Amino acid sequence: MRRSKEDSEQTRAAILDAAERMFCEKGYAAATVELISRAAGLTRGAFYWHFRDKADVLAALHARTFLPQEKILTGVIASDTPDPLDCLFLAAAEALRSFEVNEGEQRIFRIMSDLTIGQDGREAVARIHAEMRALIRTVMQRAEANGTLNPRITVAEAELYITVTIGGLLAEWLRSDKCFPLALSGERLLRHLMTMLRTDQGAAPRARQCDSPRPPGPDPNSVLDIRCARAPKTKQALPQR
Amino acid sequence: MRRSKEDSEQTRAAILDAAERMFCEKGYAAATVELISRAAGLTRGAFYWHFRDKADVLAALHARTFLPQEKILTGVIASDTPDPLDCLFLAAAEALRSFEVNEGEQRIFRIMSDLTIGQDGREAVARIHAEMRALIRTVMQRAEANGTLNPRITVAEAELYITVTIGGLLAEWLRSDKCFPLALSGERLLRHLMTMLRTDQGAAPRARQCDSPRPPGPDPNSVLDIRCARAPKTKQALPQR
DNA sequence: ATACAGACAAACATGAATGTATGTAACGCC
DNA sequence: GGCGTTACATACATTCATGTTTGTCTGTAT
Repeated sequence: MRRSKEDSEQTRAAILDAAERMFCEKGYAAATVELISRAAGLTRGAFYWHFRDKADVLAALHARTFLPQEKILTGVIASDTPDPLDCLFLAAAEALRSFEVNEGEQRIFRIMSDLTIGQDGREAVARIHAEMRALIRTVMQRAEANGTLNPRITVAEAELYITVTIGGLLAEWLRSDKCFPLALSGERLLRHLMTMLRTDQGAAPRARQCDSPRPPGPDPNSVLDIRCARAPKTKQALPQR
Repeated sequence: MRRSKEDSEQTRAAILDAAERMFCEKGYAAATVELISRAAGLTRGAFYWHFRDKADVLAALHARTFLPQEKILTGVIASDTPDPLDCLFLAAAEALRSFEVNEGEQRIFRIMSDLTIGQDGREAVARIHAEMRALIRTVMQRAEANGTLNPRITVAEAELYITVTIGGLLAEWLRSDKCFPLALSGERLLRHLMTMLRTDQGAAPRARQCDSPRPPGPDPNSVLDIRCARAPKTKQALPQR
């Protein structure tokens, strides 16, 4: 039995971990509070001490995973690079690498595509997704203003293509039970995509200077380490009694 | 009250329709038998007359939707065309058009990504998906043997790229609440993909005959101006029963 | 040492979903 | 025009998850 303050935080984290696993395995609706608690080596008493109900853990899970990533991604876009498309490519490749090794991210991705997570949960997911699309769109707008974007491709189109490709990669990788190297294959596909977004492929084969002009400045990868992005506890549902 | 034989089939179909809608809205686990029955304008008695339990309707739903589609797709591949990639492109474009107008397919797609559908349901989905990938792979092997596939791209890679792109398109279209023209945008993206699969884009700009062997009909791009592509949300008005 | 609050476990009450059993009206058949 | 069967509706029993309450042990402050 754990009774000290820090042990309590440990218990809370254990419940979050267990909930993440159970939500991912059984789905949100089918993951019982009893199941989660037992998976954490506890009883429902502990669960209801730390969380108000199942929706509360989901929100906590969401915050624990996405809040740090959001900050990092918005940091990526802040960098004012001369080659926005290449910057986006590097960020996406790094995101794939991170996803490939981080089982927590994988579980959250699965959980958040669950239909049973309820209205507020869905809204939270939609918000995150809209932010990511807005970020990509901003990059594309810069590329357009920059002249690096293929003039025959709309900003909206380019934004869509990137979104579709990355989302499709993650989903297919998980569904296929990780039967291909996500980062490697994804990087190749994305590189092709980026090339297409740059050059005019339709009729006029203009001067190609596609993915060579990377500035020899500080490696953008150094900023992009999303590995092990775990925030300390945030919210606490005060027990009533 | 319906008592004749054909009326019985009609109620069975009504239950299937209702289940499809409820599974899609609430998710599999949260869609109660009571809810489904009431949505069909019936009671649970009718439900348990026609189906053993909830898993049974899911299986029936699965069969009703995928069995016909499988036949069509395998028919597509049966045709021995000199240009497999173009054949695949046409089939994919047709699939996108069908998906865009067929709400049943859309619902099934959502339902089958639900985590709570249970082990056998997931296996069924995996089977379908594996078959589709095998089909695409066959086409790619033909293209490779044919010489139309870019020699710098593996068959497995090409198969993956197509799968990822189509899956990503469908998922993103549904998630974004259909805020872009699926068939049009998808067709453009797929066309780019196919071009990439044909020509050697990496370094050696060999003789490009990429997307030229297209019959001199109307320019496909003329139809495809999606600049500022935002479609009005087509909300459905589902008739009761 | 004692008292109090924090951190849980265990028991309880409630509601909801499930499956089954029973009732019943219409259909098809001779 | 009785009769068995079909196609449901209704009623019931049971299981099961949830949320709450109560009990209990343990750190910690005084």
